[in-house]
Amino acid sequence: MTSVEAAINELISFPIFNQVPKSLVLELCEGGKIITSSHREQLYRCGDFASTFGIVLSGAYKLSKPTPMGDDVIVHFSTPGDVIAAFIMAQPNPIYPVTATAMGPSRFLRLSRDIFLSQWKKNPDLILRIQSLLSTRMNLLQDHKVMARSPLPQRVASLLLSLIDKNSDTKDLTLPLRLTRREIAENLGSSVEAVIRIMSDWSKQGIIQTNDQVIEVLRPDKIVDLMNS
Amino acid sequence: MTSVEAAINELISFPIFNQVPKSLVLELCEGGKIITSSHREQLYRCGDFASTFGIVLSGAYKLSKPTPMGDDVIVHFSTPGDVIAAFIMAQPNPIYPVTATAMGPSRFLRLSRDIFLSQWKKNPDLILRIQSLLSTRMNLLQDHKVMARSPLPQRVASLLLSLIDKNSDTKDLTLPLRLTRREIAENLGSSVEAVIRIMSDWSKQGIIQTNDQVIEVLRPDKIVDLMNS
DNA sequence: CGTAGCCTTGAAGGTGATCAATGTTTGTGG
DNA sequence: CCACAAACATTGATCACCTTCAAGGCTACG
Repeated sequence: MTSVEAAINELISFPIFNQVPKSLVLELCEGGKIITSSHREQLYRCGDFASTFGIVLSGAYKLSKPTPMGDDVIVHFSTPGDVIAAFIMAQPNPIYPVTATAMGPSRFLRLSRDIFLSQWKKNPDLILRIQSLLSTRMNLLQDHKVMARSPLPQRVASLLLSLIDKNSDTKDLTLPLRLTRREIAENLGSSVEAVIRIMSDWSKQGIIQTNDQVIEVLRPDKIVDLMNS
Repeated sequence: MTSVEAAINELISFPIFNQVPKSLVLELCEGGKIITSSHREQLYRCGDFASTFGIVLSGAYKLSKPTPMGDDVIVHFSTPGDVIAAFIMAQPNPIYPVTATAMGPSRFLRLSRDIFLSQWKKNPDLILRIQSLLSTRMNLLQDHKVMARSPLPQRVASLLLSLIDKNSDTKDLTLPLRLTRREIAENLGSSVEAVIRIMSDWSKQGIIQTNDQVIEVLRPDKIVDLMNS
């Protein structure tokens, strides 16, 4: 059994392959290889030549860019079903615009650029689906920009909500990934200490709860209030 | 002569139609109408149903989103050749994600969603070109996020440089649009006063020069220095 | 001639960055 | 199995940058 066949049931459950027949999915993912990443392992490095792209199967990857100074800024959290680097495959000489790093043990279906150019590219419907994912990601970036003037607590609240929404299980208000305070700070463009002070406060008030870096929202109403005040 | 025929020579000079035969361009833009906007006139309003999209012919449009409070945040400056709202045309029930407002007198080729669904959508190469524009825009947003921790002067410097680059005339370091201090502030997520203080300083030092809201960079080296310090 | 939008300057005050020190957990190698 | 390093979490103190508020000048336009 090939890698792709092993993952086919996961693949067809993702929006990008929604309603796509299994046979076509197998064609599109021909030669694909399942990569298992351990915590903090790098999948792609910003600036490298982009010869492969792929789909997150399980776990999560953070997409980050280094700043002129040493530290990193996280631009996106990629969870299962997310496509990584597909946007740039059509470029003549593609370079990864971000570094992708595993957050906890994760799995990724890696596909070659060749298969994109020969199979994916000729399918307009598929490209539009990728565009839709890209569009979602751009909306998140835009929303982030809109919040730029808001004080930090509102921005943290906004981030937590945006990560919960992905999960769409309305009952369970647990973030679907392990998230350190540092990563929150790196995503919001602030300092770890400031994030800690805010979230400690919320913990004391019983608004949120953290267990082994997994954050659970106990009082979503309070979070929404905080975001809009 | 139809609107489209009047603009055909402008259209084929834009990257999106680079190497595309005139006849195909005419087909793709069938039924298009040239809209002339005056200063501060709204082209699209955030939240409205999206029945048309189009291409900026001349002048410029700012794309903004209202914040929970009254004020707006500018997410992008669209200059000639830029496509507006094409990204969302393929969605089943598209809504404009931003408001588009003319900055000074501008012209826009407006195309119906129908022509997108019937003509554009079936052309994979064209969709990939749109994706490339979208990708450029996302990179700008990501770069903005990377600068989030930098002090304001560096962010202003970064904005000026990113707007100059578009123009690619290496000799002429004049921004290709009229830009108020307020708009700079609204784009960077800061206050007008802070932007003014920084730019007044630069003017006094002879680094930049403003004439009727058109900004010229006299000492690009200094700006680059400021950005990386 | 009055209004609207933009630019400018000053003063006061707060949010959050930075620095420093310490505790906690996890993973690694002897 | 223990020692040690590395990554993460926490708390306090200081201070700079930038926001906010207030007031006034300038130009364009009906």
